[in-house]
Parts: sequence; structure tokens; C-alpha cells
Amino acid sequence: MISFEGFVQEDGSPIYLQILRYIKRGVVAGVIRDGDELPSRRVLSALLGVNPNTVQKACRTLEEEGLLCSFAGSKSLMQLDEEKIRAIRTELVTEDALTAVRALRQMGIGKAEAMALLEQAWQTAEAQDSAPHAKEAEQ
Amino acid sequence: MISFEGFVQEDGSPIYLQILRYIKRGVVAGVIRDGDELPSRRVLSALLGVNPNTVQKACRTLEEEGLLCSFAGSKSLMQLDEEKIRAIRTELVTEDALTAVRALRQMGIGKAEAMALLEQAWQTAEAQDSAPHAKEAEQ
DNA sequence: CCAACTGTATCACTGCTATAATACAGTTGC
DNA sequence: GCAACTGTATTATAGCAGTGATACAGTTGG
Repeated sequence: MISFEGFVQEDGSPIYLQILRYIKRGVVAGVIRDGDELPSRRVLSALLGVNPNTVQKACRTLEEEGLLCSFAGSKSLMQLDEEKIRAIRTELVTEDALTAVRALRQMGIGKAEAMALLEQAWQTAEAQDSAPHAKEAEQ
Repeated sequence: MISFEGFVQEDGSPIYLQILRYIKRGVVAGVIRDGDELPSRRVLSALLGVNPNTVQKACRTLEEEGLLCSFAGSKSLMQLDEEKIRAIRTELVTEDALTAVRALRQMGIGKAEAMALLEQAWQTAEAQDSAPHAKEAEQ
């Protein structure tokens, strides 16, 4: 069963796209694999605190892209292979990296400084990712 | 008078936010300076091919942030100082770099590979920026 | 003075996102 | 068989973004 514990709703972008990206990133990371079961629309909507219709919209998009197979009245399983995963990876990397690089270039920032800023952002993200684990350590 | 020739509408995000970011990036790049005049709402909306109300929404936000001063019945001038510029730069860099880095980390991509991907994206952006100049060279 | 500009405000309308409440048909397990 | 789940579809409602049209008040330059 696919987990959504790391999901946090924040962006200004549509929720169904956030759900979509979360799943795709999980696929690229190898956390979500071929044949993995998606929680039911109702369960997932309760987990994420959003409307079932919003979850359904994300699922329909996934299905249209051939990444999810939904059996009416039954489960919903991920449908993945190496080629699809590679395509998603390229899609997401291009989207994320190129967007950031274009923004930095538009600000007149040079390549060397940009790389330094990105490396610094990496440290920040690393610190923020490991910080929450302190709670688990207390348990 | 502030130029908007490099502006291209593409994102899925609201247009008034795109206009806002375009101006802020110009400020950070030093292309837009203190006292610079913004084209009138009507002229700018015609330039960008959007509704005057959309431009007005971006301008009101700029004004609320103390970056623009609009004289009713007259011009609209940028109101900048070193401190504001530094704040904008930090705001945008954090927003852009951290967003990309978080996405890459969520995909399970390591630091070394991430930096390589970003450097590759830089080359791509560089090529796309210089390509349009071919048209100018023809003139 | 006055015409032409400026910023500002309002109204109606469309489209998309999201919520809410249902309803229906297929699958599963006891 | 039947209750409890599953995916799917429909309707209504609300808010925000964006467009289009219009109106009003202040500024500017000839």
C-alpha cells in the first residue's frame, strides 16, 4: 500500500497536481513500485484532508497517462516499467531544474554563484529533512 | 521606462504573479532601478496581451509591498533601496532554489547528481537564451 | 481651459479548482 | 446472498483568476 506520510499541502498550485507530483516523485525515488496498491479514493481523501473528487481527478490523470490501472469495484494498482519511470524522471527533472535555473539567470546571477546558492539550498533542505527525525528519536 | 520585452506568459500560475516575479527579478538583476517608471496600466496590458485589471492586481501588490508608488492621475514609479533589493533577492533565491532542491531530493536524487543535472539545465537555458538572438542578427 | 492621459473602482461573465452530498454499479469476503 | 467495500458519475455551491466594458476623479501639456 502506497504511503502518503511525507505529503504536505502548501503550494499555490492545484491540489490534484500536488498529489500527482508526489506520486510521480515517489516512483522516481523507487518508493512506489509496479503493482503497488493505491489507497481507495475515500481513504486517501480522508488521509490528505481533501475532497474525494480532488483525489479522483488526480487518479484519472494518472490513468490517462497509463501509470495507474483502476478496476471498477476493486483496487487501483500502479502500472510501471523502466521506460515509464525514465520518462517521468526526465519530465520532473526538466520541469524542476530548468524552472529554477531560468529564474536565477533572469536575476542576472552567474553560473558559479548560482551553483553555490543551489548547494547552499541543498544544505538547508538536508537540515530541514533531518530535523523532524528528532521527534522519532524521542520515542 | 521599464521594458517588458523578455516577458513570456507560460506558467500555470496566475498571470499577476508572473508579472510580479518578472519585475522583482528585473530589480535583482539591476535592470529595474529606483525611480524607474512603469508603463501605464492600459499600455502595459496591451503590451502583455492581458486585461488591465490583471495588471492592476500586480501593481496593487507591488504597492502593498512598498516597491511601487502610484500617483492617482499620474505616473507610477519604482521605490527601491539597497535593503529592499537584498530582501527581494533573498526571497526569490530561496523560493526558486529551495523549491527545485526539495523536488530533486524527494526523487531520491543524490547531491552530486543533482548538481550535475542543474549544471546541465544551465547549459540548456543558456542555449535557449542565445538562440533567439539569431533573429536579431538577421536584421 | 480642455483634451488626453493617468490611476482607481465597479459590474457582469466565464472557466477552473475545490467542496459537499448523493447515487449507482461492480467486487470481495464472510 | 449480502453487507461492506471499491471506482465512477452527477448535481449544486463557492471562491479565485481572468476578461470585457464602463465609469469617475486627478494630472498634465498644449
